[in-house]
Amino acid sequence: MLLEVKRLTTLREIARAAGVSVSTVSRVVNGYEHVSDEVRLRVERAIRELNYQPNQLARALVSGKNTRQIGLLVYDVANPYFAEIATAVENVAYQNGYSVILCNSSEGRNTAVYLQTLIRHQVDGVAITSGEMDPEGVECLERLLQRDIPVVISRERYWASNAAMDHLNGSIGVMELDYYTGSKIATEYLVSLGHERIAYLYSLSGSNFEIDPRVLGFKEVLAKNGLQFSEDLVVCNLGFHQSSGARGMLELLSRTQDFTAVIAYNDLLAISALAVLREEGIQVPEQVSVMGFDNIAASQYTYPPLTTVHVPKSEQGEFMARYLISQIKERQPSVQRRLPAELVVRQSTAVRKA
Amino acid sequence: MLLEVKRLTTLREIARAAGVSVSTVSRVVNGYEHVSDEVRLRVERAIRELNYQPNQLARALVSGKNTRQIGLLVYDVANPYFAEIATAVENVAYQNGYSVILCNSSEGRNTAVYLQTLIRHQVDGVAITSGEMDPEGVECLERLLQRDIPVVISRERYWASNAAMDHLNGSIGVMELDYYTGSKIATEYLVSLGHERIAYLYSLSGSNFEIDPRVLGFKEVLAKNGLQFSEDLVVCNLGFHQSSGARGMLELLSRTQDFTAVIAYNDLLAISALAVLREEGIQVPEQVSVMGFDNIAASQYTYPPLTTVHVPKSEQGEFMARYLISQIKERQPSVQRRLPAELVVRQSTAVRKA
DNA sequence: TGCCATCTTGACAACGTTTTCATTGGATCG
DNA sequence: CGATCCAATGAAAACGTTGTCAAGATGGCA
Repeated sequence: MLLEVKRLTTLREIARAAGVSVSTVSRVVNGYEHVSDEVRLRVERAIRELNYQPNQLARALVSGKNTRQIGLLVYDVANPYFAEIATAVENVAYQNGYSVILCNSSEGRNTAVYLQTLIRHQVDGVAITSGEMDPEGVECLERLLQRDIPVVISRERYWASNAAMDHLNGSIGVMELDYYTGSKIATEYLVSLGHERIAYLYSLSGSNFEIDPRVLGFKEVLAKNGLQFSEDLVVCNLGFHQSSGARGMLELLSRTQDFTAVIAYNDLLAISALAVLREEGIQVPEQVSVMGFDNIAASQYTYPPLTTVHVPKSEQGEFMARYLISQIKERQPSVQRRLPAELVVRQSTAVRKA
Repeated sequence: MLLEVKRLTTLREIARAAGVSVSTVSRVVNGYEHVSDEVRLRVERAIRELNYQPNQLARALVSGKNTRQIGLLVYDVANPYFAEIATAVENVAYQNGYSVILCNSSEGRNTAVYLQTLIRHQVDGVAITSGEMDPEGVECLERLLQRDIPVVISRERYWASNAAMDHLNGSIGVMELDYYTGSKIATEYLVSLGHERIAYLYSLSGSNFEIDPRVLGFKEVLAKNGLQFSEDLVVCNLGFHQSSGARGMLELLSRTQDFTAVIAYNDLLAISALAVLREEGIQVPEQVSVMGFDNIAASQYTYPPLTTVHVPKSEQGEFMARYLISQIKERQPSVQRRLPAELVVRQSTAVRKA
């Protein structure tokens, strides 16, 4: 029964074909020395003729690592932001002979479950971009680190919940995104255009709104400029779908029209918010300015082209993949890298009309 | 040296902790019968306490399959079309306890190389959406099938190059997309609106343009309506990036303004083409109608909302994943499924003005 | 009481590698 | 010419499972 499955050519078969021992074939495959040219050639021919490919599983089993797979945890690849990161990670991984296991943590799934799976698959490294991490998830990270499997995470600077992983700071790679500063710059820009009543379309829950660094940056700038923060201009709990922005905008408009600018949690939301404003006959940017976050590819083709805060996505993915691969090769002190967020002014924002 | 890596808890350790043999633990783990309640409890406790997780690699090594991984070959996850498919595949896979290895075949990479990697990783199944398949790739597919690893592929109906894999038709799952009919419907719609000079922004090469089913459908409808196909309204070789549509539109406009409608290879191109038209002060749909393909999420939020041909993406991904998983469970006759393409009329198309 | 059937358990080979150790044979050197 | 060394090779253990087989224990039945 065990033999019913057709299997790949094995070292043993090559050995038999070439009339040598398994060890010798292994030596040839791995390019070790101490093999005579004559034998090497014979073995190489057999390998070619029988189309031998080393069994990665067996290799990894004996070495306890080297599956040549890395896990990538994103919130949702259908979201262009994560898609771009995923592309970059896959790209670097591929170039270094690694495969990427894709994990979509949205759909209300437990990060821990995914990490468990990755541990079971004995991945050589794990990259995480999905932000929030439940306590069980953190436990899994600890287990990974105990087993000396490198972990890299990208997160927002100043998030209070980062504290849950503070004790890991020295052991994991960190890619820190400065949404806080980005948000301040963006808000300052809007304020400089004369906007005073700025609405916020927010993806997460209200309780997150209270502690979100980008919101803190927003409020801070308002305060500094003597502007009042208005609770009623905030729509929370919208989620991350493209439609979330439209829903949020409708909700906002149903409450009030007393605002001259809107900040969306990200470009995806901003884009659909733009559509709603248009349908409602509200001119952007003449009547309302719209600001996004992330600067996804699509946002330069919206109407009007979207003003937004650029967040480096490819760089993020590349950094994470490179970090993992270098750590896999040789464990080094962990690295913390911070990427800035920059304002990209396009045409969805303008001076407030009197 | 072999023991330097920290390893996961093993069956043996559980066995020792529970004072039973490895076989018994294995029986408990796999829920087999013939284990006394007392022993079962003892073992289960040890498993919990030592946080045992079965080593997938070892399992797969002995069974020659059951890595519980499937490979997904897409052209580019950063493209929303593929991202949506990938999400659906990952979703179904996850629900069935499978992990997804993501392979991005764009960037001029050889499909065969990816397939080789997947073979080496001994995936339990392979889903392919990246269309074109080089001869070496086909060879890899054959090798997969020989080893009884299910393969499912999604492709366009009537593509001539499908012939290269005709001999596999009975052995692989096929998800066939009817761009041909979709294109006919779309073109008929434009013609019915009075359009006679219809431009085409085409991603692939000119030689592909000659044999592409959707182009054939386009030409067929033109001919049927006594309209002439104009070579000079076709821009080829644009690629699949979001910017491709803008580039194509600029190229087209630099040649002529004598057209009243544009069909783009897909929505991504259509969206950036819209932006260029806007910049050039050309009204859509009053002066020029724009038609896309695929109906990605973004296209309902463009300005104006994009008329397009809906292609089922989630269904595609779900079908592929489900097919693979059912075939992994028990090999059955392969399935061919055809999904229709449907016209979605929004506001980027209108009756041609006199 | 004795025998057979059934339930419970353990020993062991196998999966395809890598790696350590042992063996061979020829070359080198005094 | 004998001792020594090293290159070339092979044998075998180990990685963590699964599955087969055999053995021991238990209970039912005649």
